[in-house]
Amino acid sequence: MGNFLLELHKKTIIKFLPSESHINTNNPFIKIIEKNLNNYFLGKQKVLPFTISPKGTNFQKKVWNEILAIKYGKTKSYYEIANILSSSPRAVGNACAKNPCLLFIPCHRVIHKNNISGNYMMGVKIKKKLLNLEKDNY
DNA sequence: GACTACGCTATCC
DNA sequence: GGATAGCGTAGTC
Repeated sequence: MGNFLLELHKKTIIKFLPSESHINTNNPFIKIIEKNLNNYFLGKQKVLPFTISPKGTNFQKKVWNEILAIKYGKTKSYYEIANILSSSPRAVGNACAKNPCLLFIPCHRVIHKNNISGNYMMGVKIKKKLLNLEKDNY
């Protein structure tokens, strides 16, 4: 696992929980998350088997639902999701930016209409690496 | 009303 | 043909 993935791994756990200070590494729940993330980054695991209930507006929840439906190794454009929800790509991007659970809601699978990767909370480089990781193990 | 993780079009080179 | 700028759009804060 490269440095960028280690960084994302750590940040994802931080993002998933209220704050870094609350992380108790002896907590069995944290250990399960870590194990799943490790397997995911190694390409051994394609699904993160957690039920999440992120807080957000109705529109954001709809967008996140559509993102959750995108399968491993596949991508969808902001435009397509906007069409499904009868909205605009700008609004979809907005909802993606508010995604509270990186990886658990795979917003890295949402790209521009013309196949450009688009923006990402952790940086475009990490988004591209994630897409390549999934592509390689698809 | 300002901001935004987009898309389309016109314009310039 | 490509790069860029400007504007429309829809949702959030």
